[in-house]
Amino acid sequence: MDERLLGPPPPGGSRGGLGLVGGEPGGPGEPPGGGEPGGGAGGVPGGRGKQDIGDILQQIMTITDQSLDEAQAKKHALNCHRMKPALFSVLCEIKEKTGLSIRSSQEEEPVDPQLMRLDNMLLAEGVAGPEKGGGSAAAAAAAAASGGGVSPDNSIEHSDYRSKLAQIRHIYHSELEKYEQACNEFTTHVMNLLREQSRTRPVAPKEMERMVGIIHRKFSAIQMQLKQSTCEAVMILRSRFLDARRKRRNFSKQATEVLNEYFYSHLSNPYPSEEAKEELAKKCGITVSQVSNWFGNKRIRYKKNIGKFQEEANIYAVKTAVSVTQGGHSRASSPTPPSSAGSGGSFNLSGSGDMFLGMPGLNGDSYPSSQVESLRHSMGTGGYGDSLGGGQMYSPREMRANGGWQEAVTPSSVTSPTEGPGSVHSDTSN
DNA sequence: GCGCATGATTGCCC
DNA sequence: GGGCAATCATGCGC
Repeated sequence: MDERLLGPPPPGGSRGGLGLVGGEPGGPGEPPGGGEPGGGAGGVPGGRGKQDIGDILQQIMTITDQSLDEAQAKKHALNCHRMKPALFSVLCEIKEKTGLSIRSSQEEEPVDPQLMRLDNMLLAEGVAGPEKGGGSAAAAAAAAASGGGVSPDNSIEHSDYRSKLAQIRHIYHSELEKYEQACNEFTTHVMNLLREQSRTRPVAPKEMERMVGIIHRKFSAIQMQLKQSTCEAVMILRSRFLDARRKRRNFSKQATEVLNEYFYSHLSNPYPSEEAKEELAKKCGITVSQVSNWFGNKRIRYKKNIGKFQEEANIYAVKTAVSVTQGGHSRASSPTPPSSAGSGGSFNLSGSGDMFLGMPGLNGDSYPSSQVESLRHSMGTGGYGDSLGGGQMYSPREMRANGGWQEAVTPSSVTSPTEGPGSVHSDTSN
């Protein structure tokens, strides 16, 4: 029998295991002169030994029926009984055997995959494990995953994310510390209890280890809940962060300028090709779909309220004119060759720009945008069609859309106060 | 706080 | 699949 299986030596008794059945003569727990000559392993005469053990068991069974004093006296007598160490050993052996079957099903349980996942996630998020910048890597990854344009307040959002993550990390570690402290305290308490109990019942060191293991498993379960909650908090934070990234952000002024310039310089056909969209997206630091959205919104809103956009159109017409006069036929700001303005030298664009801005027009206000637009129109659909880039700008569908677009956006030009309906000459005349 | 501007989404059409 | 139109949701200036 494994020597370790025996608990602390029973008070007043030797711990000799089965081999010491009968006790050591003169041992500390032996009644004076209680040692039996010839006693030892297997040295107990069958009848006498059985009777002794039977006596002990009988006394144990009846001890609860006795008064405290009687029981105390009986307990002392039992502790001093010559057969007590043998009985203690046998009980240890039985406990060990029964314990093995329990242990085999308990101790070899595999590492919980759920716990592994939680641990991995907490490590990846920078919550568990060594401090690594408060999850800045995670924040950066989240930002990268969100895609979209470059936001100037990225750093603000990142620091916000980091500080929140740091809070979670702090709470997680303080809670973890509390749990560990509680676990240690409880373990110590149980160990003390077991040591105390080992004075009256056999408690093997392995049993203590097992008990410690059970306690640790219980606390691990609690820790798992903590980890789960922490993971959930991180996920919520992360999703909020990503949601924030998804939130609508106005494009930068420069991006809007680039888009507007393209829009107004292609007013006759504001349907950029895929290549043009990509180039615009690159130029503006936004996605192609954002470019598509922008043009979609712009077309509709322009069409709905042309008057409102006239001034804007004028501004960009001037810009275009300036860039044309400065750069000749080249277009610095447009990703694709211009479909209209700037490509021809038959009229003074800078002058036309000024005229658009100051021209009294439709509704008694002004109608310059219609002029700009019809100018583009005439240029785009007229003798400057070659500069549209051929297939780049026009697709069959776009042609259809373009038709609708022209109809919708050219009313002022065709109803120009100075010219008859359908006139596109007003543009060129300007 | 309100109203307007504007980017995004959705449903529909072709 | 791209575009249109309506709508939503948010940003921003007042």
